Amino acid sequence: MFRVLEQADLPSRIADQVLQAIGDGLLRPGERVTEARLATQMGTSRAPVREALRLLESQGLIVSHPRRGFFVKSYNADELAETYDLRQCLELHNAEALVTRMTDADLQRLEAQVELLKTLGAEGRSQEQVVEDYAFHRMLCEIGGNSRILRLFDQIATELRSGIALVGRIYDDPVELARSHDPIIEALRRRDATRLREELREHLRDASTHVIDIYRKWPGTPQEELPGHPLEDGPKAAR
Amino acid sequence: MFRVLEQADLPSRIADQVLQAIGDGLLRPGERVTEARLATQMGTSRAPVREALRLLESQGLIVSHPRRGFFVKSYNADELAETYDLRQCLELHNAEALVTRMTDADLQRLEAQVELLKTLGAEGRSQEQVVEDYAFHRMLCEIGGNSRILRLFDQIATELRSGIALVGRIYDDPVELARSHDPIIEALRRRDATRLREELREHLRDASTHVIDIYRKWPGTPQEELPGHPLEDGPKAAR
DNA sequence: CATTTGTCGATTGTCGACGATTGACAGTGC
DNA sequence: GCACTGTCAATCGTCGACAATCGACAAATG
Repeated sequence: MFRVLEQADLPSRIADQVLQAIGDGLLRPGERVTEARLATQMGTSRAPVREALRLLESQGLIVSHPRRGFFVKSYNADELAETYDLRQCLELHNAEALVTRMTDADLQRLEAQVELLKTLGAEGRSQEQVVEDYAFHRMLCEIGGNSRILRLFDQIATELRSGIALVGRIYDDPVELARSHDPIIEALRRRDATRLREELREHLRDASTHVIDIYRKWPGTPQEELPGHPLEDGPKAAR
Repeated sequence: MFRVLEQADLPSRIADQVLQAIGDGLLRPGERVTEARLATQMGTSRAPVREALRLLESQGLIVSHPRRGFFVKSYNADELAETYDLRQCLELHNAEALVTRMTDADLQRLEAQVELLKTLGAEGRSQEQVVEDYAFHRMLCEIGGNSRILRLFDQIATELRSGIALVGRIYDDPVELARSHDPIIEALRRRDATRLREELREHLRDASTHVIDIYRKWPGTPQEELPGHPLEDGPKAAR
């Protein structure tokens, strides 16, 4: 029996392209994205491009000003902090369901994942480490069992990763990052929800303050508008 | 100073119409929504209709199967439970920031809102009570200060309200519902975050179990919208 | 009679085009 | 020189049209 191999539809593929372009820094925050140009680049008409951009907009990676066009979302440090806050909200809540639903097999997979993090850290492959770090936390959400929360986590992860792509290297010490997951594993082994929450809280607090600090120091994103547009607000009488 | 009165763009207006149609029960869960029909009803072309439906899809009220079309999202009890779980996640997390950021004026507004709930309950206007109930919880999120969480709450509220619209009457006793907010207010007065979390947890647990119970009993939306073909408009002209 | 195949109607995905609106720029008057 | 105004290019929002695809139904096949 042959499965209908789901070839992604056009808008999704375009969205992936844009996503990758953002991740690779080809499209910088605040930069304008014109439908027509993207359409010709993709070799399609504007219709699917529009859908792709709207999709990304719903995921928070693109913003659109009515009758002005689409722009790559630029985060300031405050917005980033809010997103991290939401992430913490989800993960801490998830911790409760996690300890009750987690099987021994799950635990083993999680342990293996942390080992992977350590290996990548030791080898200095921090780019991949970031990806696998998110994969670890995604596992936690997955085991938690609320598919809705999982979907939201995915969305947030995409945003944060795109935000992080800007600052390049994220953590000073990849080995330290990997090791910071140990207490989480330990709490999981004991199936101690309270402990787990505490460890996660600390873990996420460290990560967020770190990234946000870099973001504040790096003034690369506050106001960067090229195509001769006061992007922030059209209303000229903004006083 | 004249404000640029934001006349909503076409897709948003169409989305509102669809939203209202769902809320009024004109569009039932699982029902198909064809672009062309909606377009002619709205007197527009299919393009803005498509955008509107995609918008609603991103908000979870519409689902689309590629090359099959759009359908009104039908919840089963499990999905509803997941959404309530997420809502609890947000509100409990928000409680922490809430007690530290809330001003006395905020508290007064909240108290007034509960009074309104009681009035509406006593007069049996439960439809409006539901709206004002959400407004109360929205205030909590607003005061909490995380705009991202607030946006998410709005989205969830829309979904839940549309899901609730199905079951019609929600609470057996509107007066009891209004009164169930008193402990929350009390915890807020004391600015006791722990207590507030506990009260909110109980409050939300009651609400969710209640609604979900009704949902389970009411087989109005049994299971999967079937792929087959809910083509009901069919004056089937056999040839 | 059960199963497969072919055809048809209905609907979506995509396209190119047109009008409308925005911001930029030059010209005018003071 | 500065503010205002009219024009212009760029781009978005919307439209109607076409081909591709899906489900339903009937005919064909064993």
